[in-house]
Amino acid sequence: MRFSRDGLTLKTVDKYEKISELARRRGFFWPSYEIYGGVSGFINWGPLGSIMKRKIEDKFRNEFLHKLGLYELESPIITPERVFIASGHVKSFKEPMVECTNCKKRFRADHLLQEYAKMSSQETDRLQLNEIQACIEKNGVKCPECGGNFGQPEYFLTMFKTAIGPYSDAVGYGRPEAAQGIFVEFKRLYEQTREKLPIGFATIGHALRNEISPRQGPIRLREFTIIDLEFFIDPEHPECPYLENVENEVLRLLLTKDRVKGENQIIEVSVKEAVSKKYIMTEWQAYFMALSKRFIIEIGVPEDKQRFIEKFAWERAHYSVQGFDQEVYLDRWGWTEVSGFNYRTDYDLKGHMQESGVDMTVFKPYKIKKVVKELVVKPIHSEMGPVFKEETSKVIGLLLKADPKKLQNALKDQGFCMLENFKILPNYVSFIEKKTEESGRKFIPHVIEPSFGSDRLAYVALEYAYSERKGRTVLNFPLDIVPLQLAVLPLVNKDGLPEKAKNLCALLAKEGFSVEYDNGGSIGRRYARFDEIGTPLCITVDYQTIENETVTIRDRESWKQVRAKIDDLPKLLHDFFQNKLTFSNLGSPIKS
RNA sequence: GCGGCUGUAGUCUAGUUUGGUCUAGGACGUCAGCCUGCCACGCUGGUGACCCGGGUUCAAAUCCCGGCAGCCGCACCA
Repeated sequence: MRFSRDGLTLKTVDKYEKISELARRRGFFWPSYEIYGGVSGFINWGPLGSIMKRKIEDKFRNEFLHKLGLYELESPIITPERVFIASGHVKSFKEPMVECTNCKKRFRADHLLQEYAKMSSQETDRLQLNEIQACIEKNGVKCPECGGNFGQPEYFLTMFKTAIGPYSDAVGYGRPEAAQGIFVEFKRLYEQTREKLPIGFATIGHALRNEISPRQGPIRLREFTIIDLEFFIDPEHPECPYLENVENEVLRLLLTKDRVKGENQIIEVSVKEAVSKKYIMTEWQAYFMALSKRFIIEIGVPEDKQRFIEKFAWERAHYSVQGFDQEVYLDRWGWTEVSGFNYRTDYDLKGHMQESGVDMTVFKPYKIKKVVKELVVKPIHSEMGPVFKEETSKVIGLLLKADPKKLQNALKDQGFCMLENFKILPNYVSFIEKKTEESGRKFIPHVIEPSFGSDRLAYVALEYAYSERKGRTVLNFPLDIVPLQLAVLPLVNKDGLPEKAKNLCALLAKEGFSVEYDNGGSIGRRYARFDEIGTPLCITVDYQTIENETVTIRDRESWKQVRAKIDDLPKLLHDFFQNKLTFSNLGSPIKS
């Protein structure tokens, strides 16, 4: 707590404030373009932050791509308009807004019509701006705040628009999600990866959303790193063979059936149960949610600070038929979305198929060729000709279009059948069982999409690593996301200790560790500095090093020290960072 | 976008009410050096700021207007 400038209000210094101060000072993240006054919604990830963020992204690559044999695609940010016409974004990624001419409050026009004119969202979605205005006037919708009249409705498009090349009619947009890059290239990717299903492709890259009012630091940005994983399945075989690996993992769910009753009761169910009770529609979606829970635990968030919230239809994106947001509890903002899991069905591939005319179906051969028995109508021309004369060919056309089964039944049951005005008698037709062979089937794969906000993950990792001890800040990052692994410090700046330490530093760098040498200030000050950026181990070269080639290793978490031989360091440290050894196994304890 | 509050070195802040030794003070940090045999010790020195642009005035950190940014509320958030 501290007093604000006016001296009257007590201002709480929350974790976000402490973290942003640290992040700016030490180089994790800070607002962009500050020397020109700053622009909200844009941040930089600095020397330490960019490493940490990249390590989180690498962790995603390990957990979701390498272990499952999935692939990555890097695609452009600037996207031609037709892609977002096909994907529905040009139509849906904007909101009609109206402003009250009296009190200046702004509202979503479609929400007003749904509430006060009792229109459905399907109806309001189809309306043009002038039709919206007409509907508002016809239904006498007034400002719910002050009863005032509304001005002209206007669209706010949340995609950044640009012109591609010098011709302004070549409209392009900054992508608001990376997913479309994958859908557009699906056919080629599918072939390149040898036509397997299920298969998944991920893109880790920047996305742009022109947010109306982004005011939450790294949590809501106009330009941010998105991690989109598009996982393609055969809708007729939606089962996930790995489900048993996670079936006992407990998920904390907040379901729409409870939310609709106004209850915020989180239910804890195993993955197995969530699937069998149909809380989660598809097995793969449940599987990814379980993986993601573990992933978020491993970047430092305990499971009771996580939950999955099922989204209502009106909260979901236009392409989603079931969606869960994974939320993490943050000190300032409460439950905050870090990832989303959407069942996108064949919505996107179908859209691109229609817009581009390119076939996006996949062909799956049957194990055994399928013999399809089909009942076929064979008109008997010689019987029909004399009866229908010049209309014979028309009647034959009708017969071929009719359902053979129904026709056969009708003829059998009532002895005749009417097709338009023509009376068909049993002797006009014969029925045969035709056998055709099908070697496989064509279909559009369905998509399960886990999607993460990389910037949010990095912020979340910072917040959960943050701790204070004896008035100092310590970032207790998990070992695999630390920006700096090791520091090598001479105990004092004389008697050859700095030289010895520099050599050791070079040796460890050669071994592949990220390591820094520091001789500034007292040893205690240096330990504090490295605690503050989350460096797990400090290696100190002291007088005993000169005597017997041993060094002390000091632990960020416990502030304890052990002593180990320099020769053993590479192996010990590799094992430590791979979580094969704990700190106390690194050497013999030093009493302090 | 709207309304309220706010904007001084990397951070926290003094100064703003009442314009004038403010050449903007301090603390922490940081850098150089000394010191230092293990947890932000001490000493010397350096570094570094009035958010941006206009206006009023002999004179603006201070008063006025606009912009930008931050916080809170409303709205928005696929």
